[in-house]
Amino acid sequence: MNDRTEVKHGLTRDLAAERSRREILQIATNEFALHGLAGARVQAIAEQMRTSKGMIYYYFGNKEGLYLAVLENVYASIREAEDNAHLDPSMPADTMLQAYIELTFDYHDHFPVFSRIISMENIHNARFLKRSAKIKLENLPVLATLQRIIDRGISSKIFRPDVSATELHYMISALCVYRVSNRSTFGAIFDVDFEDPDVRCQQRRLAVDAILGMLRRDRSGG
Amino acid sequence: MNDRTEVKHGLTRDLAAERSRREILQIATNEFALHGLAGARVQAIAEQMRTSKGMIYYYFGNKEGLYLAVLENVYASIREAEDNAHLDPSMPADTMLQAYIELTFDYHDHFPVFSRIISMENIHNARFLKRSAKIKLENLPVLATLQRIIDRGISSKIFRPDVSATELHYMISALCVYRVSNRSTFGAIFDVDFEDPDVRCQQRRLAVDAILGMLRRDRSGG
DNA sequence: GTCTATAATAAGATAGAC
DNA sequence: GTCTATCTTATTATAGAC
Repeated sequence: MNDRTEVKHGLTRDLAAERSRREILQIATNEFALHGLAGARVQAIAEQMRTSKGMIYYYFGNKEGLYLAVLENVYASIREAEDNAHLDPSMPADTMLQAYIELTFDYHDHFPVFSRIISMENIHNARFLKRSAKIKLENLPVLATLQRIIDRGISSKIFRPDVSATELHYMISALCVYRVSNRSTFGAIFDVDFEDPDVRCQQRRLAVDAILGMLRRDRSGG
Repeated sequence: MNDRTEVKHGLTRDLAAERSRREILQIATNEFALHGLAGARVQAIAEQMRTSKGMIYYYFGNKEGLYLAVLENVYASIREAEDNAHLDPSMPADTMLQAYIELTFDYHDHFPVFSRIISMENIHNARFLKRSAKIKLENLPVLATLQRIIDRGISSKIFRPDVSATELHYMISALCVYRVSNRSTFGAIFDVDFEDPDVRCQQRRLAVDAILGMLRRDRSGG
């Protein structure tokens, strides 16, 4: 049908063009986060920017190409935030982990768009994500970071030894992502204002307590 | 524009009609769970059943009316499952809570459609849910159940006293819903098979450990 | 590289027979 | 209450000028 799905990434693309491309990506991210892949309107994206609809097709081929670019961009930005997190290696393992959890919590709290795009991608059974080797590679380093923390905790006998880095990452993600991706329904049913600083602070504390409570070795019961 | 949005709920509607209506609802639930509100096709729903597209409009007015009916139906069914959970009031609070968490975990594990529909509704900022007083009313009893467990745990001095029923419900939901709603992306990136019984079992155990660990009063640290 | 106009099509919704 | 055929609109995508 259409063999221009692949975007021309010319080496001579100038700054104005690059800026145009970034502007489209920025606005498209919002549009997709608000309405989903099917619900997003290419027209609506064009209307929010200086350039016209034709440009979107020029740069990204089609709507799905644009969506994939948005997805990759969004994953790249969370990776960037993680790189900027400098965890002091002299801290005890539980303090380090607490810092890591709070950092993750704050990231999702500040960039709700991320969680929404991920929600969308899950509705599509990760069809687009699977197409991108880039995303997978970018995400793996998180596990190494967590593994270091776990190892320290195990050797200092404060963490139980049977929780893997992947499992830990899964638990932290659950507690940090859910409150962003599902805040509208939960908030509406139970009258909780997730923007309220007190609510946010308590949820942050509970996330830390739950993860540390799960990992702690010395249970009074057993 | 169109004042037939409200569906005629005639008192004389016979069984065949009721069955028709249920069939539409069933198939529509799947279609919306798979493709979202905008992505779902009324046509596709009609093709999967005996009756035709006209019937959908006859019973539900329009696509959004159908979606709202699906949403209410889905919330009603989780409520039903909770009603069928008979928690033995003679158990200690932590055992009771563990049973409750496992029940919730298993429910979401068995009916992934529920989590997906909720995800969709969050993409729409709970616009449809807010329209339904029914859903809100049906959900509130959960809090009473949890409050009873918390009270028992506090009076027997095994739970900390500063976690509300709403907060507890929020934490349990996060750990049970996330693994269903976000399994595609997490699974694809970190090569985790959420259908694997061992994985499922470990995640279930970790959810219980995290919630109980969070609530436990007697911290070795403080 | 950017715009305007338009083609092609898909999808929600309805009309009207039975 | 149910079916077939059709209307209408909105949206993706493209063609072609500058």
